[in-house]
Amino acid sequence: MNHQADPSDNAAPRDARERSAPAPRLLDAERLIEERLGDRPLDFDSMLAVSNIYRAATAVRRRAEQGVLSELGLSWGGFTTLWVLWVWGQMQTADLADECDLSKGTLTGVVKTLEKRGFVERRPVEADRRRVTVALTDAGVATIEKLFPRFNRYEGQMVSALTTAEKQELAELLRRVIVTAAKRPSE
Amino acid sequence: MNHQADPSDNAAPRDARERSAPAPRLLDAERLIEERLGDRPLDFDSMLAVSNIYRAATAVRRRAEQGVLSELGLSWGGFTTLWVLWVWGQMQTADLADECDLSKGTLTGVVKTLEKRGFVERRPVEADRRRVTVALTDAGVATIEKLFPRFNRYEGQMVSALTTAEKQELAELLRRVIVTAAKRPSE
DNA sequence: TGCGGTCGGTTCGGTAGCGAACGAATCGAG
DNA sequence: CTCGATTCGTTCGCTACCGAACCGACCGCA
Repeated sequence: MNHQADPSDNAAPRDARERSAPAPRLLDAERLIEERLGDRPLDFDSMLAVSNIYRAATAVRRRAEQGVLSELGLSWGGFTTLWVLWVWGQMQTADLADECDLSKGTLTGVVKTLEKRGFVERRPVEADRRRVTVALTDAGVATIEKLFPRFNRYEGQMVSALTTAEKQELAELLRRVIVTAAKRPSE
Repeated sequence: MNHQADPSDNAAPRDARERSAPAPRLLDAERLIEERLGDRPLDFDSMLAVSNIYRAATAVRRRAEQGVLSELGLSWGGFTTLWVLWVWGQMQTADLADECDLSKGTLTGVVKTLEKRGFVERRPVEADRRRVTVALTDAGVATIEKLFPRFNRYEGQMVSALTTAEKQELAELLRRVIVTAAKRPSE
């Protein structure tokens, strides 16, 4: 036998799904998962924490790209890149990729489109001709200086359901997750 | 004048960047941002919370795709889709997309590759020939039943730096962010 | 001075992801 | 019935993103 519900006995959970608020729904899910796995011990706390991290990130990113960023045609990655260059000054590709949390290959593409839009420029390094530094153009500086305060306001809206202490708590908890997840897979 | 550092006065922050741990680095960034924006009020708490959400999500996703999921050639979205189908039973495309937090168009592609791997199948709905339901195959059921406990263990590792209470706190704070961010842009 | 190893950036092949446009199927007002 | 409006899934064009392969440039050792 397998565990797939046929159309008829599928009706029950589907109705529950469509009606109820997030919290109850997840309790339903927990019950259903336990049914399917039987006795094996599961870690629902970790599951919820991880899946909410991912859900929150995509929600936050979507809102940014459809709101503040859309007018300038910037992606999340593009904005991050501008922001990093603005804060830290010109950087060479590898460091920039690292700082933006992107692979080198991806960064090449992002920089290419930012170049097309006139926000950044590539500068050859005379001392080492393998290297290239990326820097904001004047237009890029003007753009990020105009954009960042708006973006920051938007960030405020995204976490407006939290008190200041809660924002700090959230950031700290996530920081610990980041450290764990970014560690070498040395286990 | 613009704010770009030239290569020489760029040396100082760059060195700081390369040396120090995450927390101090961000304090440096705060100082630099304030320099660039002058008197305008900024919301660093929100900024840190939001950017950590995003960083944590990509870190967590990368680890999953390079670890547990890589052996089966599943992406995060592919795994999520299998999981949802397993828990809730067969669903039609739109509901599945909604549940997986993907656009309809994206889901079509994900289902297509899952179909190629033999994990799911499309079933026409006789009552309404526009519709299609997606369901796990037997191979798909076997796969997710094998995979999910491993995935859940991996989730546990990702948040192993947190106590149970902290995991719950994290999930709850994120839940509130999700609700805010997912709301209609009605403002 | 030359040559193998390494290093930095780009390219490439692939999937993921989005919104918009599309086309077939259904529904509904008359 | 019929024809316009709606709904459902797919397709399309685009960017993002990754890892691996690649290539020119640099470096160290002889």
